Amino acid sequence: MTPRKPPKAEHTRELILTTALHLFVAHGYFATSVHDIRRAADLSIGSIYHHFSSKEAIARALYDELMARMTELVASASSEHKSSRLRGWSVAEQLCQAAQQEPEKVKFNLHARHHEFLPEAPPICSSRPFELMQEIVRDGIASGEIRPMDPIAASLALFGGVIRLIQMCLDDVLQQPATSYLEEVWEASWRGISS
Amino acid sequence: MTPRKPPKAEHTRELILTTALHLFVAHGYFATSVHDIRRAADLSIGSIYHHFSSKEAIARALYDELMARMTELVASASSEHKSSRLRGWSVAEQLCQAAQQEPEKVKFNLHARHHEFLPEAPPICSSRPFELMQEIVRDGIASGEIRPMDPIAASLALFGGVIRLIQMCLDDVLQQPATSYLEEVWEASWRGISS
DNA sequence: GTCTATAATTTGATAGAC
DNA sequence: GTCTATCAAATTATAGAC
Repeated sequence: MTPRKPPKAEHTRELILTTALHLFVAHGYFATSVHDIRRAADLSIGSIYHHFSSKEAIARALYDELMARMTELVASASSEHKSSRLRGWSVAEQLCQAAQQEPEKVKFNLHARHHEFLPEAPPICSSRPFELMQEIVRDGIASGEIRPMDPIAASLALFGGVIRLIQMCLDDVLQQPATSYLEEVWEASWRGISS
Repeated sequence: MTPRKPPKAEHTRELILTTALHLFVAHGYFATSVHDIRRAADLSIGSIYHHFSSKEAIARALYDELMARMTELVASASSEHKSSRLRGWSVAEQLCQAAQQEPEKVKFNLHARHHEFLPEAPPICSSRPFELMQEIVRDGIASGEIRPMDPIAASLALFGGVIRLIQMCLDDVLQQPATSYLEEVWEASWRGISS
């Protein structure tokens, strides 16, 4: 029976998160003060602290939301197919598209050194999305689709290039959009570990 | 005719750099205050500001020194051989060893978001070491050792897994030391792009 | 829920004795 | 070259009116 929050409040909350994400990604968490967020969002300090108990709480809300989003993206891409090859490709494709369409959100997930400002955050490599990638590779080895080898080594060889591609895309050091390199990187990576 | 600096002063300078590196890597640049460095190095504020004009200058000295070191490492490894395969392997091996033997120095190079505190620093992907890796791949394509493909895609596929391996090693999320995965990752990556 | 005013710390950096 | 004492500015966060 909890009534919906009034739209205004929800809007303010979203505005704070969007603005903070923008500034955190552009200048980093520590170089962004609460007053910077206040100014950019055209709000008051009081309003911000009404919605979030601290600057760290803003970062934590972003972290939780964006990590959940990325986890779901990877999980749903992976579950669309049965073979490891197609599952892996689907994950690579979705991540690459996300990096192009919502670069700031992916940047916050992939680039930020979360543990520097969120002590409880695990290193990104041990987060769910990366566990899922390892699972795909493990299944592929078990089914014989991927040659017998250390699953960690196989996972690095298969997804390492794609992740580097996304990182470079997010750093704006590529001439072409990331998707235009993706197929070639993926094919080479897959060739390297397939039976 | 410039006389050598007295050893005491040189020692203090090194002490500041070593301590700062340790703290920067452990807690990040912004979470480390000059007073933290002072305390950990058992020096005075005055002594630190005698050797460096600002906190940023300490970070810049570290950046310049460590990036030069990494550049030399990659360049010398690359120049030891003629074939792209051996040059690439040598680079991968040296980087991996460095990550295990001097993790803090490599962490500062690879993990830190330099442009957040050193405005003039270029993104890591466009630094010399990464340019050299691309050069190795380009030469390999030209000589026919590597199949004809986009050199950027080839470079990502070849070194992406190794770099991810080093990143994971630095995050302490591997059971085994990095070198024990290296050969398998490298062989798979090379197989993917070799003619 | 949103605002302004302000408190309490911490920060990077300087001055000047020794 | 190293030290202590200190400053000015910025930061996170709170109080209390509306």
